[in-house]
Amino acid sequence: MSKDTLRYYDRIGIVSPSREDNRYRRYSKDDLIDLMNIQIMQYADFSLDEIRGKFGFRKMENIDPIYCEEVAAFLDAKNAETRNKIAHLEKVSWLLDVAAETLRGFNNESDQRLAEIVREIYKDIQKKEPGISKEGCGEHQG
Amino acid sequence: MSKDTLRYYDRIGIVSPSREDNRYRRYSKDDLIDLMNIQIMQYADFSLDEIRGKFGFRKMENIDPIYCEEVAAFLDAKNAETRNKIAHLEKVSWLLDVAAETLRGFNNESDQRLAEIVREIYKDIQKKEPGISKEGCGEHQG
DNA sequence: CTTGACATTGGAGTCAACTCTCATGATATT
DNA sequence: AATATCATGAGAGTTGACTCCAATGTCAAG
Repeated sequence: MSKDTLRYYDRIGIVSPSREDNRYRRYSKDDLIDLMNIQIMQYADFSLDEIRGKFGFRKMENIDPIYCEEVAAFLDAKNAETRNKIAHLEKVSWLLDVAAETLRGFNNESDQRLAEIVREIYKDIQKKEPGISKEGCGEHQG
Repeated sequence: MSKDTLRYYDRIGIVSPSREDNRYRRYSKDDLIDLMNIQIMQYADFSLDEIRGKFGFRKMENIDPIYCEEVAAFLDAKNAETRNKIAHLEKVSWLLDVAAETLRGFNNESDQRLAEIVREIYKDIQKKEPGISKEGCGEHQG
C-alpha cells in the first residue's frame, strides 16, 4: 500500500494509527491486521464505505451473536450478488467464444448461435434497465 | 438510453447521427444498430474507448479476413480476461460462504478453512501487486 | 400569439479510490 | 553545518461514463 493510500485511509477514518511526538503515524499490530483485512475485503469487492460501515474487525473479539448474524446475512447478500456476476461473466465468455468463432470461419451455424446469444443478452439488458445496478465486475486494482 | 447519453456519444465521436435542417439529430437505422452493438459490448465489459478503437461494426460488411482475425484475437484476449475474473469471483464466493459459516456457528473446522482461504487470497493479492516491499508502491497502470 | 414541450450548446458536477503537488517541518548522514 | 531523505496537511487532479444545468432555439396546438 502506498503512503498516499495510508494517509487517505487515515483521513476518511478507516485506519487511524496513533501518532508519535513528532506527529508521525505509527501503525500498531492491530492497525496492520485491519489493513490486511481491508485488502481481503477489497478483493471481495466491498467498497471502503461498506468496510467502514459494517466491520469492526478488531472488535470481533467480543462475539455478539446478534451482530454476527447481521454480518453473516450481509455476507450472504454479497455472495448472491457475486454469483450473479459470475453468471453474467459466463454469458460474456460464451458470447466472446462464439463471436470469435463466427469471425474466423464463416459458417451459418456459429452465425446462428451468435444471434441467439445476442438476443439472450438483450433480454438481460432490458431486465436491468429499471433498477440501476452498476456492473463493476469486481476489478479491484489493475 | 437517455438523451444525455446519446449527446455524450455524439460528442466523443462514438455515434454521430446526421442532422436535420434544424440541427436536430436524426438516428438512421445503421445508427441504431451501432447503438445496440454498443450495449452488447458494454455488457461484455468493453470500455467506450475499446468500442470506438477496435470496432466499426457497420463496416463489418466488407469482410477483410486479416481484420477479422485481428478482431477475433482481441476477443480472445478479452475472453481470457473474463475467465480470470470468473476465477477471482469464484474464490470470493467461496470466501463469503465460509466466512458466513464461521460467523454463524463457531466450529474449528470452518475457522481453519477460513484461514486457508485468506492465505490463498493473500497470495493472489501479492501476485497482482508486486511492489509491496520498499519503493514504487504507487505504480499502477490502468 | 402565447404556451408548453421538445431540441441545441458548452460547461460543470458526480462517484470511488486513490494520486499528486506544494510548502514546510523533522530526521538522518556526511 | 549542510545536505538528502523522510513526514506533514490541505487541497487539487485523475479516470470513465455519464448527468445536470442555464441560456437559447424550434415547433405544434389552442
